[in-house]
Amino acid sequence: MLKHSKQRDAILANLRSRYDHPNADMIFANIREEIPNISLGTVYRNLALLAEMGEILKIGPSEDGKERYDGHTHPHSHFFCENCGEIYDIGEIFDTRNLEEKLHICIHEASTTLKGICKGCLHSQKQF
Amino acid sequence: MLKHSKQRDAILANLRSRYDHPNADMIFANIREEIPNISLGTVYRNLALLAEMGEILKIGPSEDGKERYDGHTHPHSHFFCENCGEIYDIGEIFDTRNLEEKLHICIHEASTTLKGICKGCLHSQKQF
DNA sequence: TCAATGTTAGGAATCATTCCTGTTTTTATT
DNA sequence: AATAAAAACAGGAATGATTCCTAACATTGA
Repeated sequence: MLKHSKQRDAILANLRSRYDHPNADMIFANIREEIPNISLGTVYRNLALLAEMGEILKIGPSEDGKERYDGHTHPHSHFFCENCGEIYDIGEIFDTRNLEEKLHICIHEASTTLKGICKGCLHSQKQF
Repeated sequence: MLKHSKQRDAILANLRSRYDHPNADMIFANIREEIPNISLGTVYRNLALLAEMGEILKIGPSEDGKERYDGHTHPHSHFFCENCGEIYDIGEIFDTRNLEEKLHICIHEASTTLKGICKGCLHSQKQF
């Protein structure tokens, strides 16, 4: 069981309260407003610990090469729009249970990353 | 259209001929046996170009933090065994076309990474 | 064959992330 | 609330995969 600390609690609360998919820097910048002397290393360490505990998700690096995090751990996939850069949540798109039985494997973690053009961008005048 | 070079051709041929999921270093080490003076930078540059052209796939970093590549581009997903470290190919596990229509998006790239314990490891005596 | 353009080797630079060290905070126990 | 042990912290240095740079070399099309 993880101990509590002001810093760790703030990081988790921040991720839980938002619905985007920030990277370590973005979280660092936000937490700094409440805890001005928090260090970037602390943010990284706690993101790693929280992900390991299953409290949050690492959703893999975006185009910019930086790891992204998600405070909402129910099973879902992510869609990265290559035009506007937005990351969207989409529901479960396959049946994990079914797959485990069919392949005789045990799945601990499943992450699907889709890349393409989102609805909004498709409806703009631009061609893709 | 990409020009040909001994180095680029060797990298593509190497990836096409193998069925594992090597990282840049592993490819570098192999190609070096044929072309001893190839440089690591050349390997990286060509992997990036080949992936951009759709000739090969980047399948996302493994546990060791290194990007992996796949010379076989038909749509399929990957399963990483957390015990033995093996990466397995598994077929398509969801219907991309269906998803595009349902969500009104255009999908250029889809990659699913599953992590867990493979069949072989599950059948060993160890508990997971 | 030649010029234009693309590609290479080698090494330096980048930069997200991890590691290290001495200090501070939290927690569990009186 | 005092205390000791364990965990967490700040700050900065180190790491290391990947990218960038430049001068030399190779490929292509005419």
